[in-house]
Amino acid sequence: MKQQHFNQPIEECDLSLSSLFKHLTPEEVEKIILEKTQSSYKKGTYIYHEGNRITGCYLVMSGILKIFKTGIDGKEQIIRFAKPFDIIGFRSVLSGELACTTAKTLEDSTLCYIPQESLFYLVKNNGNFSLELLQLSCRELGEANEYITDIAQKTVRERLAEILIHLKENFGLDGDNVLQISLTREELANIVGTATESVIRLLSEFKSDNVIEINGRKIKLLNYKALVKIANFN
Amino acid sequence: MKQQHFNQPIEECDLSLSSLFKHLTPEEVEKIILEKTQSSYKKGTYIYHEGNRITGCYLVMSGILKIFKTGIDGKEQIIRFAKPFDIIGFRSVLSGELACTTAKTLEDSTLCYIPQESLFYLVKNNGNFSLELLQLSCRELGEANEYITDIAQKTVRERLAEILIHLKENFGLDGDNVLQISLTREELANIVGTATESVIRLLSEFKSDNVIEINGRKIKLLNYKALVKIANFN
DNA sequence: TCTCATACATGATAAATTTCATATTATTAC
DNA sequence: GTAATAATATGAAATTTATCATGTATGAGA
Repeated sequence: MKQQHFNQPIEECDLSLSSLFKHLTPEEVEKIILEKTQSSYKKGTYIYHEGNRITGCYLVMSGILKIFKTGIDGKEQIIRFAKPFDIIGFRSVLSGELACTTAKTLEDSTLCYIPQESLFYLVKNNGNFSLELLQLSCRELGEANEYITDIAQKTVRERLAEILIHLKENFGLDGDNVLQISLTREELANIVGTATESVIRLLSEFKSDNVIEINGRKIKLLNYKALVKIANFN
Repeated sequence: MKQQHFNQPIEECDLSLSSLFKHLTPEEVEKIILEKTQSSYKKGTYIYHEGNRITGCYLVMSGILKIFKTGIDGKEQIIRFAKPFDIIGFRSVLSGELACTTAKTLEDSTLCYIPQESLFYLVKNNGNFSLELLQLSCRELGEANEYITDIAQKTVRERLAEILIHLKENFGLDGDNVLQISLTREELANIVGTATESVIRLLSEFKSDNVIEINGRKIKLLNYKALVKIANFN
C-alpha cells in the first residue's frame, strides 16, 4: 500500500478534545490553530520512521496506529497503539533524539500535526500544559515498566491473555463481545514478543477451552474471568 | 539488614551537581534548599515501596540504588539503577500514581529528599526546569522501549552480554577492566529476566570463551568487542 | 470472478531455558 | 572466629517455545 495523505481544509481538528490541551489560553489556542496541519492518511501509511529526526508531534483525531520498534531480522516489536486523542511523536521531539519507534496507521486515520516550535512554546510558557505533558510521559513510563516485567517474567500464554485484556480495555468490545480492534496473528505475536505460530496455537487453545471464539481476525471474549485467571495465575 | 537513616547536617547537598537544577534562579535554589532534607542510608535500605504513595522525590548524592518491580512469586524485575545525580521517584509524584517500583540501596547512600510541593512549584514556575524534566522522562521512555524490544526478541545469552555492556557504560571499569558495579548472579538474572542458574551458566560460558574473567562478583571484561558481537549477532 | 500474495493452521522436530536436586563456597551476624 | 545463612556451581530432566515444513484459506486487486 502506498503512503498517501491529503489535507482536510474543512473539518478543522478540535484540540479541546484532547485533555492535554484543556489548559491553553484562548491566545495559545489561536496560535496553535494557525501552526498545526490536519491530514488524512490511508491504512498502512507510515507517519514517521525509527531513526529519523521528526519535526513535530501528531494528535490522533481518528483511526488507530501501531507504534513499534524494528528488532532482529526486521521483526517488529509493537510498543503501543495510538487511538483518537492520543498524542504521538512527542517523546522524540522533546528529548531531541531521533525517533525511537515507527508509527504506522492500522486504519484510515486523521492526524493533526503540531510543529515542534509550537510544542516547545507551550511547554515553556504554560506550566499547566507542561505539567500535563509531564504527567502523560510519566504514566507512559509506568506502563512501560509494567510491560517490561510482564515480558520478562510471564509465559507466552499468560502474556497473550493479558494482551487480549489490554486490547479490550483500550479499544472496547462491540455489542457482541467482539474486540473492536482487529489485528493479524503476526501483530499479536509482535506485541506479545513471540512467534506467529505460537499465537495461532495459543488462540486455538483458548478457543478449545471456551475462553474465546475466533472468526478470522475477530476475537470474541466468551469468558473474561478465565482470561484474567490465565493472565495472572496460569 | 534493618532500614536506617540519619540526617547529615554538615555536608549540604549541592543541587547544582545535577544538570536538572542548573536552570534554577538563585531565589528558587534558596527556596528548595530550605525544603529539601539530606539523609544517609545503609546498604540494603528500602527508600520507597511499590504500591505506596510517595510524597517527594530523591536526588542521589552518593551510592547506587536498584529500582525494581516485584512480579510473579515475588521475583524482582530490575528496571534500572540510580547513581549519583540521578533523580528517583519523580515519576510517581508527577503522575500522581502510587509508586510503580521499589527503590533499594545497593551501597551506603546519601539522598536528598525533595518534597512534591517543591517539585510541583518548580514545574509550574520554571519552564526550563519543566522542559529539562520532561526531556529526562522522555529519554527514560526511549530506554524503556529499547529494553522491551530486547527482552522480547533477544535470547538470554544476548541480553546478558548486553547488560554487561550497559553496566560498563553506566558505571564504568576500574583500572583493571573490572566492572565497578558489583551485583549478585540473582540480581543479574533479575535485570536480564531469566533464572539465576542461567546467568551462572552463561557467565561460565563467557569465561570459557575468554570474554570475561570472574572473581566472585567482580567481572573483568577481557574482550569487549566479543561481548558486543554476542549482544548483537549471537 | 480469478489469481496471486498473504495470512492462517498444524505437525514434527530442535533448541533454548527452567526447574529440581545437590554440593560447594562465600558472606554475614553474633 | 565460628555458626548460620546466602550465594554460587553443576548435572539431569522437564518444559516451553521456536523453527521448519507443508498445506489450506482468505482477501485484495486485476
